[in-house]
Order: sequence, then structure tokens, then C-alpha cells
Amino acid sequence: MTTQPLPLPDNAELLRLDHQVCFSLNAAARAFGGVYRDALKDLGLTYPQYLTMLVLWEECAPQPVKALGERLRLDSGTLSPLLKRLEAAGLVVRERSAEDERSVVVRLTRAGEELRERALPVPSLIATATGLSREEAHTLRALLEKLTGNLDTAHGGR
Amino acid sequence: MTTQPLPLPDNAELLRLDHQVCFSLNAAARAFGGVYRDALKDLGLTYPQYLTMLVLWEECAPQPVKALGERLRLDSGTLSPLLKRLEAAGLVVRERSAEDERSVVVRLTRAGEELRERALPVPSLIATATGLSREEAHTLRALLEKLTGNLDTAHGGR
DNA sequence: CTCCATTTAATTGCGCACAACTGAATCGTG
DNA sequence: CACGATTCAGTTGTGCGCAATTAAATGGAG
Repeated sequence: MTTQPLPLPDNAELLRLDHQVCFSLNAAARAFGGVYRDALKDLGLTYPQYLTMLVLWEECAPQPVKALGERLRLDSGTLSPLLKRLEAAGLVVRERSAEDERSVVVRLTRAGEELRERALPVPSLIATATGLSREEAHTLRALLEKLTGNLDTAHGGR
Repeated sequence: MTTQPLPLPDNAELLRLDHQVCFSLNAAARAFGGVYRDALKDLGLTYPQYLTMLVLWEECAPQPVKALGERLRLDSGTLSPLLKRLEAAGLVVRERSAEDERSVVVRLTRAGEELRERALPVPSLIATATGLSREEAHTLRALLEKLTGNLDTAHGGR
């Protein structure tokens, strides 16, 4: 047995550790936001708008809002106004699906497709800014995906 | 040399990888938000409010808004209204510093101190929900802090 | 065919994050 | 001491994130 004068190996100690697990993650996410803000300023996109465009650039076919939401982990409460802004910027059009009148499909305009060219240099800018090696990035991503999966089931699937 | 028909080991490929580095981080941060939302509902705190209270619980002495902002990486534009809500909830009081009239110091009320007891079980709830081992959590935290540091310098210190 | 449950977007309301700006207090230099 | 630069908190405006609700379309059971 160890000679320990410490009176709290318990919750009170955790209340400090806690300050670092979740918090460093939050800080990193916001730091990422700052760098992307700089990189995307010229394109006139915000970071979430950029992520949305990424999905659209990947899947050339028009996407229902629902599918976009699943890909981005966002609900219509967030996506509807965001897509409206992209539409106002002339990058996408939204139109009711013919087969299912409930669904709204999002399609890139010519301008939206062309913007892809100007966005090509962005990822390498960001990759440089992270200063992580390929292996570190891979480790990080694996941990984060495990974490997200665990947290999701804890929260109730959703 | 390898027989590769692949025409794009370049930026176009990165545009997909990119979708995973920043994105998994964002997703994890929001997943954390969901779990904390559940855990903090009974305390009447949001996640950022909880982080603020954590700082106040750690440093018993009254904190200037500026110091809180540095600890939390938040500016007055975010903190001012947040602290107003905490004050409205009776957890803190804000008062102009006597020595420096520009500064506003934030002090816990009795209710704010007492809330700490009810918050004690939160960290272990969260730790369980993450499903990460101690080592994984440590690795993750180290990577995130390195990442944040790198991103910050890239963004311009700020 | 009718009716009810489900699916799908949109809307509302609240809070956070950040840039840009305002105004007051302080500090430093001449 | 005076005056200009700096520091500090607050305010405004925009956009994201999410819960809760609404409304329309669809699908299935009777």
C-alpha cells in the first residue's frame, strides 16, 4: 500500500481532469474553425458551408436534404437556412423531388461546380497548418471516430 | 515502379481526405455536446456554462472576465452574455474591480459554490460515456493540444 | 378507399462563437 | 500634467447547432 496523504483520488479530482478531455477537443475544433475561416474567406464560404459543398462535390448526383443531413450529422433545423444561403450565393438550387413531394433535392449549379476548382488548394493548406504527420493524423482520426461512436450510443443513438 | 492507372494522387484526392480529418473532430465535439447536455440538464447548465463554472470552482478567488476568457479561449463577445445568464441564474455576481475600473470580476455566489456538489458525479458519467481507456484519453489529449497549438500559430496567434 | 402513423423539410426559439465596433479607464511618453 | 495608444468589457450582427413544433406527403392497415 502506498503512503498517500492525498485526500481526494475521487470525483473532486476528476472535476479537474475533466477540464482537459472535453475541453482540448472543443479548443481544437474551434482552432480548426479559425484556420478554415482564413482559407475559405476568398471562396465566400463558411466552414459548415464548405463541408456541405464537399459532400456535393463528392456525389455528383443531386442529394436530398435528408441524405446530406446524415452525411454531415446535421438536421433540417441547421441545414435548411444553410442551404438557403448557398442558394442565395448561386452555388446550389433546391427543388422538390418529383417522385416524393416531401423531399427536396439539392443540386449544384454551374457556379457551384466551378467553385470546386478554386477549393482544390484548401486541403493542403489545412494539412500544413495542422502540423501533424500522416500517422498522427490517422491515429487522431481513429480515436475520434471511436469516441464519437461511443458518445453517440451513450446519448441514445440519435 | 507500381502499375497505377490512378490519375489523381493530388489535390482532388486530398479534397476527400480532408473530409475526414477536420470532420471527425467536429463530429466528436458535437457528440460530446449531446452527452453533456444530458448530464447537465438537471443542473440547469449548458456545456459552455459548465466549463465556465469549472474554472470558477477551481480558482476560488474572483476572476476578471479577461482571465476567464484566456482560460476558456473565449472573448467578451461570448462571455458577457454567458455570464449574464449565470448571474440571472444566481450562480455568480459581476462587479467592477476597485483597483481597475475597466475590469469586471466574477465571483461565485453561495448557490454557485453549492452547485459544485451536485456537479461532482458529472465527470465520471462522461468518462464512462467516452468508452476510452486512460491511455487512449491521454494520447488523444496530447494530439489535440499539439494540433491546437499548431493551428493557432498558423491562424496568427490571435 | 379511409384513416392514422410515419417521413420529410421548414420554422421558431435559445444559446454559443466570432468579427467588428463602441466607450470608458489606464498607461506611457513627452 | 496632457494626450495619444492601449486595455478591457460590452454591444451588434451574422451564422451555426439543436430541441420542439408545424405542415404536407406518403404508406400501410383495416
